[in-house]
Amino acid sequence: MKHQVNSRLNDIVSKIKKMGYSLTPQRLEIIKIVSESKSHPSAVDVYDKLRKAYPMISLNTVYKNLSLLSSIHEVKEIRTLQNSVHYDGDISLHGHAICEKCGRIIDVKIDESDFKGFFDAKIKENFKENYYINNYGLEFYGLCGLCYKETASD
Amino acid sequence: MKHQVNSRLNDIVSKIKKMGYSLTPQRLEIIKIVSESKSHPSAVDVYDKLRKAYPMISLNTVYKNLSLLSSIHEVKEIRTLQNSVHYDGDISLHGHAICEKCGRIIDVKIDESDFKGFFDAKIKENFKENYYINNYGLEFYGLCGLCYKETASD
DNA sequence: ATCTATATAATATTTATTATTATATAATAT
DNA sequence: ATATTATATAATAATAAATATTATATAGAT
Repeated sequence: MKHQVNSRLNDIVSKIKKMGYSLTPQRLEIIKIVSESKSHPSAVDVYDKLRKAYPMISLNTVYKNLSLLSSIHEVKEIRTLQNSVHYDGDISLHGHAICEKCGRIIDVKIDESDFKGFFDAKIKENFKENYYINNYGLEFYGLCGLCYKETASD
Repeated sequence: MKHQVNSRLNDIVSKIKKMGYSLTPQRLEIIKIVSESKSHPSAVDVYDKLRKAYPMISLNTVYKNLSLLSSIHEVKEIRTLQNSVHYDGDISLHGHAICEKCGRIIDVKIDESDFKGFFDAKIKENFKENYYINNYGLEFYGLCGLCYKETASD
């Protein structure tokens, strides 16, 4: 498990270097935080964690780096309600369940056969001309367990 | 075709009335605009169209009404890049292809069998406990035909 | 060691959205 | 019909996320 996380970190780091970006301590720390996090943090969440190691870090730096990681497709942006962006360091095939009340984001399992059977079919079906797909999103909006209970007992 | 659009409009209008909301001229015009539009307009886009008929309309009124329509699930919110919300008056089963460069949103066809075969399976598989799903989202991010060409010729 | 490019920090600005307040309209009761 | 109450809209102000700008610092190349 730990080994998985580390190889993921190494993947990103080597890609950063290969593409000619420099690996500053701040950048490395940001990469660590998002790649190891399971909680789909916002830029401010990342910023708050960073401040422990780098109290002088600028929020702008966080945004810049998260955008960079997003542009090289090593983190995925998730847009929930209340227009704020969350970042997912797990770029493997999966969807998200987003609670419309509390904003909680839960991973939804999708396996390779799903991709072959559904996503791939949709892409082939809908994009015959030169349309280049490099990412997908699958969301289920609703009420999470806790919020569902609350609503039910109103 | 025209008949389809009108029945859609009537559906929304009667739902508005049934739920006890009043049908003001401004509200009716907003409903018309979003239900007849195929271009996934933003709040400001709707506002600009509205001003032809209602020059004194307030942007806040547009936001309030679009939120209302969204809350009763008669329009769907689409979150693209560059953090702005777009509104889709077509609530039938379909996904979106979103161009990461120009922001263009194109409908992606999904049919009932897809829903039964994929969405339903994912819901059953992932949400065994009391998690209430009332909406879904399916997006393909990439480059549209035009932007793809531009990028290719760089 | 100097020069150049890139990254970060501090600050200011923009933009979308929401909140507040006042006015106007609509619905209901008198 | 008029008064009363609730809801909708308009005008304005405020918030908050993200971006732009500028200055400083760091890293890599010459």
